[in-house]
Amino acid sequence: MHNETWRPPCVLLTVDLVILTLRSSALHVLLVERGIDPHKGELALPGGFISDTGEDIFDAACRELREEAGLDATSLHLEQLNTYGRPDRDPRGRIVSVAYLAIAPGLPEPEAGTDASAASWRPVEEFTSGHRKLAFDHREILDHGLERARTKIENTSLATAFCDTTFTITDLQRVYEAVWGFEIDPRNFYRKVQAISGFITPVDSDRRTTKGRPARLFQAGPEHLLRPPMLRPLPQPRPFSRPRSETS
Amino acid sequence: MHNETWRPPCVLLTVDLVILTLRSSALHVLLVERGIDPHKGELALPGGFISDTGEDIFDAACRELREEAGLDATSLHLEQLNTYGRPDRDPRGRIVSVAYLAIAPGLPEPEAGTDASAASWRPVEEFTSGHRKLAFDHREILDHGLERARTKIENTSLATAFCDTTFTITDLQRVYEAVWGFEIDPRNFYRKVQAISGFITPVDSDRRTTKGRPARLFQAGPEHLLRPPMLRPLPQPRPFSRPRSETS
DNA sequence: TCAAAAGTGTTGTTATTACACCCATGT
DNA sequence: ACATGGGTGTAATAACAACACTTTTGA
Repeated sequence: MHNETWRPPCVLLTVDLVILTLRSSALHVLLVERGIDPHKGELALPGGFISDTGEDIFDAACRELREEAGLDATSLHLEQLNTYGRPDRDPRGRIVSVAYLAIAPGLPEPEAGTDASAASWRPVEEFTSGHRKLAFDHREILDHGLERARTKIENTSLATAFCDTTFTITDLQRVYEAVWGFEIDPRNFYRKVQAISGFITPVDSDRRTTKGRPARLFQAGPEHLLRPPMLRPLPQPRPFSRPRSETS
Repeated sequence: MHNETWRPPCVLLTVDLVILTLRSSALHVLLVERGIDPHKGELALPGGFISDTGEDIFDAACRELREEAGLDATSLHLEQLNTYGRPDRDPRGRIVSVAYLAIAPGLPEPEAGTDASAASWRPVEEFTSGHRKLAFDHREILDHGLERARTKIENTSLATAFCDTTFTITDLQRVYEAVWGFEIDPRNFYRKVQAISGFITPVDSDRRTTKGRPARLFQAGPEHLLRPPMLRPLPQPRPFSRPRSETS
């Protein structure tokens, strides 16, 4: 195939992060405004080049998560997404990017006057509705991350990664509604989610009170795979969301 | 973060392929015996370095599929798996590998006296049962590919990629049994698979006859997502397979 | 006492399982 | 005719969707 003097080409490797969270019941993604020239001034996913000291790719994702987002990788969900390597995806040259999906609980403030100053939470709806652009192929990466989240909360306990250590069932419902983009009957959700063995476990005799009747608190259960799964209706039988109140 | 004289490090990029097929109702993976020195003589996944002419990663996977396996990428399923970049995964240096999962219909002969001479189909059971090793971290990559296949045939029509353009329902059942590793009731499978809208469509008045009653032929339907999905029982309620015949 | 959110009951429908049983072909 | 796989019936159970209704709090 190759003669013996042939040397394989090398590429530059970056890590890009799709960091999702819930802010006031809406799905948000952490984006940075680019300060340097390729796509300067545009919004982009946080990320950067892998370190030259033989750093593992996952470790690089953790480092970027800390440096660019001010988040601690040990306390949140982080999984690899796809790898993007179209030759023309970056004008600087052949840059291949390994994308990661991170899920953070809602409350952590976006950033402080720290390293991560350029980062801010943006509603994903701004980008999925088409009218706002992202640098490079980051729109495609974001779409893949969103699709991954949508399908993974069906079959795994990933939705609890959006919640604090204790949460109410309604908190969890807000996660499903934000990620899927439509509303769910709270009464059926309430029982369905509890019927899935190992999904959530109650925190005994502890309740959160806001308005109305205080709600039971739960925490993530031991099971990762949900059986039966939380199946969402596909946009075939019911393309639009129904109004939340049907109290006739 | 970095001073302006800093230049990002570059890595060598390879593509590795997990190519699965069914041979006499058993799941097989295509492996090559390494002819050169890192892990020389050991079994490895087919793959190779990305071309230096600005080749897209997916195109590189197609090329390796042709060169090392003698398979045509346009006629089979090919999707990206994870990317593996542990610094010590290859003794030659920093080599990052993008893994792909390919699914091929059963019948194509493994190889001829072509480029792909070193490749041969091996039962996956040899490797999942622990007693046989693979070069590099290819055992881990294979496991990821198998797990991806196991879960994807639950929710998508991926199982039809193991079949020829027309197939019987029993053919399809063999796929599920081989990938999942346990047997399924043929009568319930028969109806369940037909009840999933868009999964398979009948080829009118055409039948395949081997032994027993001739079977109806089907082809892959238009739908990619299976609703309801083909859920397999987890190893919780029924850890072992039941005998195929319960004809009391 | 009233609004609001939590939580329970009920009913009809669909999906799943575990089988018994019949059908159509080659030998 | 009989073995062999293809295909149908059925009944019990589980999951699901829709929606009425009760409970518990704050204001």
